[in-house]
Amino acid sequence: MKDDSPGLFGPLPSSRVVPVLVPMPAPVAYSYAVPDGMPVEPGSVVQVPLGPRQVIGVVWDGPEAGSVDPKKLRSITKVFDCPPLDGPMRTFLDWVAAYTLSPPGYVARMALRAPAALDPEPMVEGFRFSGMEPERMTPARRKVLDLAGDGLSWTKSGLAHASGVSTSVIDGLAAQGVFETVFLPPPPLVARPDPDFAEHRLAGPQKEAADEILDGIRKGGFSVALIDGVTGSGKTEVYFEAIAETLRQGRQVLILLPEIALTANFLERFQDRFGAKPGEWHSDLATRTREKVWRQAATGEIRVVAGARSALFLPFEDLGLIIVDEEHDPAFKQEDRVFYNARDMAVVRARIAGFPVVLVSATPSVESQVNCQAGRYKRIHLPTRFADAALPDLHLIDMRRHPPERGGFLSPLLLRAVGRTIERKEQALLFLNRRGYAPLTLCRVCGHRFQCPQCSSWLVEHRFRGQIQCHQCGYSEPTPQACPECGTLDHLVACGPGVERIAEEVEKHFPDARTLVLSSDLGGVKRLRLELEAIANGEADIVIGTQLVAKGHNFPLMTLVGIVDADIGLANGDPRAAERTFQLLSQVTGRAGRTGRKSHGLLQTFQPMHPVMQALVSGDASAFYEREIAERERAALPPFGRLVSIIVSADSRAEAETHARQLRQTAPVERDIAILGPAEAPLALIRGRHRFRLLVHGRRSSDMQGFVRAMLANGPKERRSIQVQVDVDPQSFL
DNA sequence: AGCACGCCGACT
DNA sequence: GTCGGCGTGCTC
Repeated sequence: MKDDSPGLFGPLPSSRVVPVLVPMPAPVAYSYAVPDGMPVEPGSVVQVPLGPRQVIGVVWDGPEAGSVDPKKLRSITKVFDCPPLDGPMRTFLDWVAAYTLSPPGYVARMALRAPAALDPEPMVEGFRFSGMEPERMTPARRKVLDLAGDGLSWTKSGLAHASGVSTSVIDGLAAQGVFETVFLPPPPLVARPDPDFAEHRLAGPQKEAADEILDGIRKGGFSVALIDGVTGSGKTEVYFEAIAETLRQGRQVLILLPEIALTANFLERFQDRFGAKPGEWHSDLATRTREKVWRQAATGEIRVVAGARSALFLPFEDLGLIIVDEEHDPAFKQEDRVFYNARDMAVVRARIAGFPVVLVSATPSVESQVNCQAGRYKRIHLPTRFADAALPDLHLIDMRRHPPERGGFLSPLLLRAVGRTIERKEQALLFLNRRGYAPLTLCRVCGHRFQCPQCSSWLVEHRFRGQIQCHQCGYSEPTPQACPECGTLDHLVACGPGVERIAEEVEKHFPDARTLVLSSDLGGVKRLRLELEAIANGEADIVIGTQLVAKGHNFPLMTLVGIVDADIGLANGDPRAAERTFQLLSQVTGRAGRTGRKSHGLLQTFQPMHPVMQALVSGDASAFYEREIAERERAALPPFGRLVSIIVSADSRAEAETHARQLRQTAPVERDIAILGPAEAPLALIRGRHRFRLLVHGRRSSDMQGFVRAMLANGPKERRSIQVQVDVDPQSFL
């Protein structure tokens, strides 16, 4: 009988005791006894009893946390047969936990997110030529022995396939003892990428950029480079050279991408260059595959992983380079449980382990711009588009001077441009970052506005589905005919445009054109892929799309991009609003114009003099960035502001004080600490004077956080004051 | 986080 | 009379 309870059958007093991080919000590692003879070292992945269940934990550093009641001590159940997390990895996880003020157990869990991968994959049965000739030789048997006669091991299906015979031939030979059974390590998930498979011949600025980066890689050690250049300037080719060089050094590479950019297209490009696909890591990976990727990254079989932000926590055997593509993308932020920005934490991981990082973006974040100016990051600028790709000419349409006709949202100028484009049998893209038909519905009789009963944001009409939906919480109901307030029938009026409404307007003006709406709420990934393919094949004339057209996909036949409302998002109170708008619109307009034909972008705006609009049409963003940097500095926002932590206690102020004291002692980064009681915290936040990561301490902290958030969301005028992330550049604290 | 224990309201 | 809500406490 197994008994791990303390006491009579508990661990002997002489047993070794080690700290173990368990997946629980405890502030420290727990202590466990090591059964005699169990091979356990810091970093070992183990299974331990925790309360009524068995959980996965990691043996951590340092002496045992002395003050545990020995009666409570329980024993490690088993050690998994996988490589222990190495020292730099443990330092990294500790650092992230301390910086983000997250329980270390949670951070460690992010590195162990592949439960069944912890034991080795089962061996695969294989066959090896035993040296004995079969009694009777047949043509099929001959073919098999021609291949396998050199004594190498084959899997049954592999050998059958390679020699063009059926597996029964192999079975027959095996039965006679011609083959002996051997057990082979499971085949690697992906082939080894070859750094010299199809080397691009780089020239000009690309060559210079690549040389500069290779220089850093050859020197070794930590460094950060930022490659910046417009869409199509060849950034990918440049960082592929960095990857090749790292592979030649025999080290592993991680490419971080926003999830949505992890497309088949990207993987193919990688394969074209390196002759094999990289390992993939993202949220909707099949469990089995996920486990394999985890393990093979840990054992070093996989040399390159391309992954979304969580791939940063994979336990590579010998990581030598991280690429962060689309470095500015907000998708690198995780905003639940452990709050982190994978771009910044990648820099930290590289610093700790001593290898280079390459950040890549056509529209770098303000933080990275500042780091370049400060000399912390090396800026590598790629000035031109190469080959036949030409950026579209961008022009503004001043909506005050060229208003749309009544009830419409497209100005005559834009409509005319669309008309000319489809006459030439080219494609036009209309971009509006708003799903549905109309963002607000109201009753013309009593003025009632349709609001979400759960979170009070406006309900968005989706005419295709006959529903009104809340984009905040997902609530939906069938579109009503009558006003629920005054009961009047057919006097509900849609206010403002969504993509569906733009499609309606387009169809009215161009009834013969083939229009297509691309929106994340219309069908799944599969449908989207088919639609993108159809567009690439010229099966649509006018595409109307939301944000999802901005990323990952190119539209080779597109020669006109119309931005329906370039001002959306400029005035939402987010200090990053202008930066985001600039980045988004740059990206959308960059989707077009790869045909070699002349292409255009038209941006409808009410604020033609706005710095974002000026930066877009002039093609020179430097003035815009200078202004953003100055604004951030003035407002003490990231990357200049000090790190502020607000401690809200769900219990008592005394408890919050204790947390603050601990924080001052243990946090790796100096920060200002404000202590607020449960009553005052929401008020302080609502006044909107601070923008900081909201930290709520105390037992029921998750409830408390929900409460504070709800207060913020419901404060009718002040919802803009919510901001739940610290983006202070960790580099400056290292 | 999970999970158990424990105490009060509406149901077979 | 019980089932089940979530408030509180505990896990080496």
